[in-house]
Amino acid sequence: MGNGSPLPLTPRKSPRQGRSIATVDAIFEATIQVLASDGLIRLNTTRVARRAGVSVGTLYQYFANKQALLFAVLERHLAVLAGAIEDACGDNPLVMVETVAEAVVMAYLRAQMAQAELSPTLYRIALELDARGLIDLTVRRSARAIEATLSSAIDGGFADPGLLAQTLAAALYGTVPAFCHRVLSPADGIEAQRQLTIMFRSYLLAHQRP
Amino acid sequence: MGNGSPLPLTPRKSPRQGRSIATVDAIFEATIQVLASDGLIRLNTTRVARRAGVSVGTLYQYFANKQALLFAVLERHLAVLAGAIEDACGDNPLVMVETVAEAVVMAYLRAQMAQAELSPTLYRIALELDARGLIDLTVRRSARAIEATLSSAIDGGFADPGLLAQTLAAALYGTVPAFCHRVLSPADGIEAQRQLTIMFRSYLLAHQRP
Amino acid sequence: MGNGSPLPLTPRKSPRQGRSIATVDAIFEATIQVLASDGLIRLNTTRVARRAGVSVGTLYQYFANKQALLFAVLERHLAVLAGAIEDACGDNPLVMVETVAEAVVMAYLRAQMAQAELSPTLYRIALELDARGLIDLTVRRSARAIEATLSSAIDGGFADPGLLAQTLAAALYGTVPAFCHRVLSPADGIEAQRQLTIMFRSYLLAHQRP
Amino acid sequence: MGNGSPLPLTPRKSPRQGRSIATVDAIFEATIQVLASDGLIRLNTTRVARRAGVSVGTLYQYFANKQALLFAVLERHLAVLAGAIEDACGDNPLVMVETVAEAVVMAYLRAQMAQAELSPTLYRIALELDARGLIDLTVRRSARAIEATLSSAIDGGFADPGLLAQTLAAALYGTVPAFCHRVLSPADGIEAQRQLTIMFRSYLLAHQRP
DNA sequence: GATGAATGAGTGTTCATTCAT
DNA sequence: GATGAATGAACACTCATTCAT
Repeated sequence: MGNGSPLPLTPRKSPRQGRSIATVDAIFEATIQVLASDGLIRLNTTRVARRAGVSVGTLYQYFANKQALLFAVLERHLAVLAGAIEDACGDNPLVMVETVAEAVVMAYLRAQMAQAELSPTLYRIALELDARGLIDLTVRRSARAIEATLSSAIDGGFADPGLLAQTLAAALYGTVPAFCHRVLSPADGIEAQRQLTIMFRSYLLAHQRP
Repeated sequence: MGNGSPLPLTPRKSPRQGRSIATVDAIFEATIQVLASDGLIRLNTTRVARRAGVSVGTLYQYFANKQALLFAVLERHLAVLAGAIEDACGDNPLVMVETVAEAVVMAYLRAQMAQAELSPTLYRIALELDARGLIDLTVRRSARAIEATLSSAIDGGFADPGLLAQTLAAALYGTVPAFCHRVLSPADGIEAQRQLTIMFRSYLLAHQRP
Repeated sequence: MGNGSPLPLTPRKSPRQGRSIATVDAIFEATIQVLASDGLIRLNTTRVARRAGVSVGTLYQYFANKQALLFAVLERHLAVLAGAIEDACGDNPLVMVETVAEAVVMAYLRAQMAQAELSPTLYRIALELDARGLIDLTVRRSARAIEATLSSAIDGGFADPGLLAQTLAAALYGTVPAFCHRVLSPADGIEAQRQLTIMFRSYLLAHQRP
Repeated sequence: MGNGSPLPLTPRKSPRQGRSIATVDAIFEATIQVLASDGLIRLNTTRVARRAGVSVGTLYQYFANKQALLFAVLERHLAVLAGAIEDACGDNPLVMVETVAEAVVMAYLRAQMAQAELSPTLYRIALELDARGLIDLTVRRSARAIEATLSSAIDGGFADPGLLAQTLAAALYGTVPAFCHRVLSPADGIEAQRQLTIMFRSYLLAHQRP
């Protein structure tokens, strides 16, 4: 791989033309498929290109290197998660604090489960690429959404909603994947969701009381 | 790397003689140093051996694989964490539930911080090696210790202390590393510890009330 | 080497384009040269590639393994031998039994001598790769050709031409290389050929008489 | 391996003392066992030493090289073969030419079959070590024995018994192993023996007639 | 004499990346 | 723009051999 040097994080060309967009999408899709079926270790640019039905050369026309490709995939995944949380928060303005926790946990879990196969691999990519910056950005983005909801909660009155939101977001992005690894049966998944909801709700209430 | 096949998880020979023990220790230490200074990607057996002041051959005399070596390092790290939690729990029998959360979080965080540099890398190793089994074992081991403490708590009376312990352990092993990534200043670390403690304590109390 | 697993016996891609064909040929030629000049033990993929004027990577683009490469060379050699025998048999339908032996021996010997330098090494490859199957196939192929000629011989009348053909083919592929080792001067070669011819002819006549 | 340099062909010390002899024998036996069970490729000095119940160091006390060890094993095997032929020839002075062929073929085949498992491997060793000299010596030794018998045959009268003996010996050492590879059922073995005997006998008679 | 820990050169193989066509 | 053949640095791992104990 050879990381360490400055990363070009975005596709080389903004693909405006239809053919380009289709190609880029095919490459994205192929990457995810290879990741799911062969694993990160066996993912290599040739394989991705073949699965995408293009040549390696073409792949390199759109992504400066393997890193950039993986980074882009991670970016997409995190955007989906953050979007899910924002949707959950946006849908419920003026809610009771009681329900915030549940809504957020559910939204995140649902989004994760949708790509359950991929999620651990993506976390590995995040570490491999040292993509803390990207993750931090996403966590902060989610934290902002949560903070807004907390602030507008009917029975809010938190001293420092920002801190709470940060804590929750970090716990979410950190804990849930850990739970995902472990979850096998749907029953376990439901129980996990219940416990996480309880934990988050009681955390919020603890801060609310004073 | 070449994964997929059964892993020999233990050193090839039980190093009884003094020279052997010293060699194995040197290799362990070198692995951690290389991990910290060069990162997992740039870690290769030659480099580890050189840093340990031995030859590659010697390294392979004690570890069947690169995988086995990394696995062993991970094993050690997790053992330290689990030990820290057990100590914290064992030290405080008959405590108030209030203090359990704090003790556990503090113990874990302190142990993690001691190898802060290493921790993210070790989690990556865990994924790379698909060492879920090992992690699960460790989480369960910690859960058992926590459960014991919860059960013997003066003001306990939990319906299902096992479930609580499991949740806490999973959240601990999942969340704290996520926090570690983010923590830079000691001040942040202290704040993180405070919030986690609050979260865990309120989670326990929530279950206790009914 | 690392044998034991299923062998991919054919080049990875069917080299249709001119450049590819040239490359594959160069690799073949280089393998033979290295085999002749350095011996099997010192043959390694790097050396072959260098001698072929290509990079190792290119070599591995056309041959999955070192094994596959050697196997292909052996395949070629055996095909030449079998072809020589078939030609000799096909050229002489309706011959006297007397001349069959001579024709076959001469054809085989000439083909062997053409690659005299290589022949012992190739037999070693055969053992190294456990290519008995391939050799058996070749021997059988030659036996079929000999049998056909024996059956169509004017003064034939053999009870079991198949058995005779098998014996001759086996003796040929087994004995001649043994002779080749020993042969140094052309004079010796001629004498060897004479004696082998006599042996084969008298063997055939012995079966014919009854 | 690194061949090409002058070979020390004999054990370093002439093992006179009982313990030494036992050790050398154990190493010999171990070598053959490893050869049979693991194959030449996986034979390495450590494994041999372990199987022999001694340390590598000890092995190297008696054999200068891996080569020397293998060479010694080959030497033993060939000595057994040559001995068998000499016995067969010596047992039958003043025989009919008719029976010489049969006796020789039978003797050789019997000796080969006794170590059938090993024989192909040994031929590979011969090539690996470039032990033509040793084989030539053995073939000549057998040729001498055969020549003596031919000369003393009642109905002999060969023009050049030496040439005949050479041819037979070469055919024997060359062909029989080739047959051995192919032979599976005892029935096949018997048929092979019959055909070889016929071939050799008719060859001798062909030379006798004029 | 015996031991076995240590050595390190050597080899097969992979794969990100380039560039002539 | 697209192709895919070619590159070659990099790495995991083996094993004959030595030598301090």
